[in-house]
Amino acid sequence: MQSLIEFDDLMAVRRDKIDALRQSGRMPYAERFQRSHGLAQAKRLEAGTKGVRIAGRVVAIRLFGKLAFGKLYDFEGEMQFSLKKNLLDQEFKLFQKMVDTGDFVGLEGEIWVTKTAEVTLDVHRWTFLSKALRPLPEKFHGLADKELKLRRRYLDLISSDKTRHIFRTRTRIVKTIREFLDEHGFTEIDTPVLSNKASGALARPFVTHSHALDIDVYLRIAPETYLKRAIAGGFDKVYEFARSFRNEGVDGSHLPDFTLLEAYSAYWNYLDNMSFTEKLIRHVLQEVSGALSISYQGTAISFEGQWPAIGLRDLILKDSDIDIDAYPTKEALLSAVTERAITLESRTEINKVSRATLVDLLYKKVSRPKIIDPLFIIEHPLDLSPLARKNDRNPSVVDRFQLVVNGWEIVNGYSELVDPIDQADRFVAQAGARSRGDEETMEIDMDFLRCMEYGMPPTSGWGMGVDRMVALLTDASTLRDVVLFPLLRPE
RNA sequence: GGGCCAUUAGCUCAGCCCGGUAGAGCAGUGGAUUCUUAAUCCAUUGGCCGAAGGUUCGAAUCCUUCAUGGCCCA
Repeated sequence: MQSLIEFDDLMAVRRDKIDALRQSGRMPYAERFQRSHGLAQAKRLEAGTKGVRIAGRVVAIRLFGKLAFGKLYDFEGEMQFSLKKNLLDQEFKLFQKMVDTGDFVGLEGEIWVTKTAEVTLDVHRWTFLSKALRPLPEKFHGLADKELKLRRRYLDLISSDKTRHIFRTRTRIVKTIREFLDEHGFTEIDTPVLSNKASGALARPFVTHSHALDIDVYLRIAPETYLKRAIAGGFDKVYEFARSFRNEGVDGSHLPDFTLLEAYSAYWNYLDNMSFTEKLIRHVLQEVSGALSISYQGTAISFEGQWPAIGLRDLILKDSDIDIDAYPTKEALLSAVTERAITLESRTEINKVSRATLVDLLYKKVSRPKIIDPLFIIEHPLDLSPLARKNDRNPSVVDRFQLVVNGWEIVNGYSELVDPIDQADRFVAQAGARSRGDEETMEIDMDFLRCMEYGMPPTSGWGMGVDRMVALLTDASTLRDVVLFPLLRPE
């Protein structure tokens, strides 16, 4: 039978070994292996411990005439093993001839300590668990090709401690956050990924098609409106680690699918959420990094002390000398921007965007990149936040905050809009802006509005870019480095 | 969208400037070796030089286009 596999020379050598093993009655692919210890555990055993059974991938072999050392790898650690010819005879020769780096083996033996004080398993019996066809990456440099590291992440994991550390840390961060939320009375729920409306954020969605219903459906861009429906339904505090999808630029700081954690608490306002955010992030830092100061790509970032809060207007005034309140129309604001030779970056044509979007673009240009240590930005313009509650004293701004660290928006939260009449007006305003060509707007969601019409408690909600948080805490230079299998063009 | 860089053996990289039979280390294969851990030593196999065109007697090398990835800018 013709094989799908194209065997090059190196693979052919291994295939021939597999054939030889089968012919000698040995199974190159075992069904199971009963381990007595993981590698990290086994390494802590006393010298002289017998009957230790370990398994893993062989990542190094050093053969001497009558003695061999090798290294076994599993996700928790590595451990040296030894084989002695005078003990094993034929089994020693078989190992010598047939085992390649990359193979999985099961070993049984006794713990001893070498002259160089390395805890080692002296193998009394061994068995193939799974034979590798392809050679592992170069043992010293590992995988250096960035593209290969992403496309064949399994190899990157095998050969890079740093990569393993990043993904272990990612899991710890998520677990720490989940435990913190659970301890504070939040309930984890699941909401739909496929839906009829891409709402809850300002972003272009992925569209797909349901054959059964014969309708186009959208991959969610945020779980927000569903989590709020849950609050309306009586959940007191909810959260979701929501894989979300945005059909936009893909680069080091944007992924097409990413993990957005959102949490909602009835009866809180955005100020409650700001202090909760501070507590949560401090807790995560302590648990994961053991300190409140971190170094990110050579930049020191301090999460100590109370994090300052500043209004968006004051922030922009400080950084660009433009008082946005002095320019009530978008034309006036745009000319103020142009006068100062500030070039704004926008997907939509700059003269089509609304005044609020203009403010946002201005902030992103003049202020956001300068922010290193955590800073809360508050008092955002109304039009930018169609789901946020108006401020009682100043109805042109909303009760909203963004936490910015290292120029990244890590958390975005607000007092939720629960007034259905106001919500309806906001949707209409969004639709108007959209019809004028501003793509940074939200679609009308009638069921969400109806839900609000049935009544919703005062609520504050909040979202965190988990991938960014992980990148910060693992000193990863791009978001792709903190996602196991990021989307790339097909090979 | 614009600019720059990379792509050579399974992996890590030289070679490109100045065109003349494609190199090293690791991995593999054969041999030696009972304390190595990037083991060492001897020998040896392995290449459509990202793809397609062009210039040239001759192209990994010079030119053009394309592909993939990266970095920077707007």
